Amino acid sequence: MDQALVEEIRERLDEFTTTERRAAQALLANFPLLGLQTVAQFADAAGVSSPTILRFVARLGFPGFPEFQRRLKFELENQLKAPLARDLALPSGDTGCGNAFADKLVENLRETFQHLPEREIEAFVRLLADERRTVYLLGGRFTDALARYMAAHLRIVRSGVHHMAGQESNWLDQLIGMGPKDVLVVFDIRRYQAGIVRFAEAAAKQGVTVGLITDSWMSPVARISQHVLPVRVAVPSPWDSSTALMAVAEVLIAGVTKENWQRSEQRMQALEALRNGADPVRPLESDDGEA
Amino acid sequence: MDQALVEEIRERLDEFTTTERRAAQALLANFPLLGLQTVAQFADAAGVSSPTILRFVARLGFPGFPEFQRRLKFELENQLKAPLARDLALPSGDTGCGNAFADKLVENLRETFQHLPEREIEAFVRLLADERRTVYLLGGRFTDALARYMAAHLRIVRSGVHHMAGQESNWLDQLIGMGPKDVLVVFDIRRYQAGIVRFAEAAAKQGVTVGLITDSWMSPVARISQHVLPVRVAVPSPWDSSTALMAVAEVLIAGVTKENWQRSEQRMQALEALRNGADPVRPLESDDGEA
DNA sequence: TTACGTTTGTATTTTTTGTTACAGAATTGC
DNA sequence: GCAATTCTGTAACAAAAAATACAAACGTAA
Repeated sequence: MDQALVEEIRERLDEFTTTERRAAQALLANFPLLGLQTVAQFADAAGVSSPTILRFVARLGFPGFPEFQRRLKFELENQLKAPLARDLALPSGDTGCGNAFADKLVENLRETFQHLPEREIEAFVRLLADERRTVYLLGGRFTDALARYMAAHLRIVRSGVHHMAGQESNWLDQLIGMGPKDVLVVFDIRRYQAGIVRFAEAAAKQGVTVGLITDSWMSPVARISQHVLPVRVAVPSPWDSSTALMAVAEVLIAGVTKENWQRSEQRMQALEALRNGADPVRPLESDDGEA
Repeated sequence: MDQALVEEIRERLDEFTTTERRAAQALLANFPLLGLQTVAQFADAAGVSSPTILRFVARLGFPGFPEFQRRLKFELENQLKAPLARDLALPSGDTGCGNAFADKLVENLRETFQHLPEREIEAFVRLLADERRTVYLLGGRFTDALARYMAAHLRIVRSGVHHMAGQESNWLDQLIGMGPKDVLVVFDIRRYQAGIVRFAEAAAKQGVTVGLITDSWMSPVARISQHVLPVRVAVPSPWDSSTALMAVAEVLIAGVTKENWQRSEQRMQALEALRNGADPVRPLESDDGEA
């Protein structure tokens, strides 16, 4: 038994009669769940009659519909691999969640969005969605991960996205090419890093539009930024929290994706195709390399 | 409708009667496929009678078994759909980066912590705080940024922290040295990456303790993990959200920092001194290279 | 156009499945 | 230790789903 009913169906598509093919395509469009419904529901969704479904299944070589479903479940099982939770014996215990830290995170998030000027977000999104501009992303010691994360997403929905990684000296190489048409997105929270500030100022001097995501105390980069999104970062811990930063980054990503959904969808599909065609495993763009 | 029947069942485990609990455990052990079989098969697999299954389902609040199955299928559907296929039903009109999205982020965060077994977090923290163990962090296409972020912090408060970056083939070099004394922290959300799963399994085979941070549908890595922290990731966007993942990562970081505050403080001071003495600007550990 | 084979849907039958009633077993409280 | 309550499985019942028979529709070739 080879593991791929989908493929078999797709391959044998022209063996079927006209209506049977309708059934097949409906199934492929919603695989495998449509096949796990009842015959009647399947038939209804495909716009054919029940017997057609049965004949379709029979032609695939199954003695009956239940056998067909058994096969679907079998394949699903392999795909999902049951999550064996060995600790479910643990009775729920105290609901806890009284975790002060967690509470603070939630509050930060709420506060952040409450005070975030919607207009600023929209403008920021439009800026990032404009494909005529090249986008550069820069983060600090800890926020570098966020710049990286945002770059990974933006790169999917648009071209011309660069994450500035590694040593400060390497950034300078990119600075040369930057101009008024470009955008620099900076993540910078306390303690503000001198190198970041320096770089942002240099970029601004070249006419680059700067967008800043920072904490409520505002990185000095704000002085030369066209767009500033202040975010709550304080938590009961020696560290500052990046959770709200991540949230804001995701709002921006979602915004850009939607701002030009046509383009986003096309690119996503193309990438998906590439991924499937080329190496199903894990290309993991090694990121930085785009220098 | 909150997206997590599994969680609800796990939480309400002690509301059930003895045999009903047997049914629940069987279902959790083989979720969600066992629930898609017939009542009789379900009952048989759980070693109870059919009516017990029906009573179990009824206690969960479903009017009948078919309705229960419909819910399972619904959740499965969301889990299986590629980002593109997921409905974009952004509440009409507004920017798409507006409040619906933000609200969902806040809700996700709250829900995540509500369902996170405090005990699991504590155990996870103790594991990570144990300096005799070497800690390896691994993430997927987007979650790599989180692994990186967590590594950057952990590295400050303890030694022996490795972030597995770049190509999958490079990870294997590290696999050689890993053993029962070590910990592998995996970030993996849908769509789960085959490479990650493979690596985690290989590590587990060598006796490595695996801790997993995943979405509520559970990466297959869960099967071989000692600690699993499920997190809410669904948002009204073609992407999944990493905000709650970031939050959980920060809870862990804060926990480890506090677990051995003496050591953490010392190391932080020492690092500060180094930073000031050597290069006040920005060393930005180029991360990966620590091998 | 007509005749024949194929394809398709309606209506019916048969089988399976979910559901419920009830009585025996286990547990709890007094 | 006994009674009341709760829990659990057997068995009968009702609902549904799958399978089938058959006739109408369609297409094709003479």
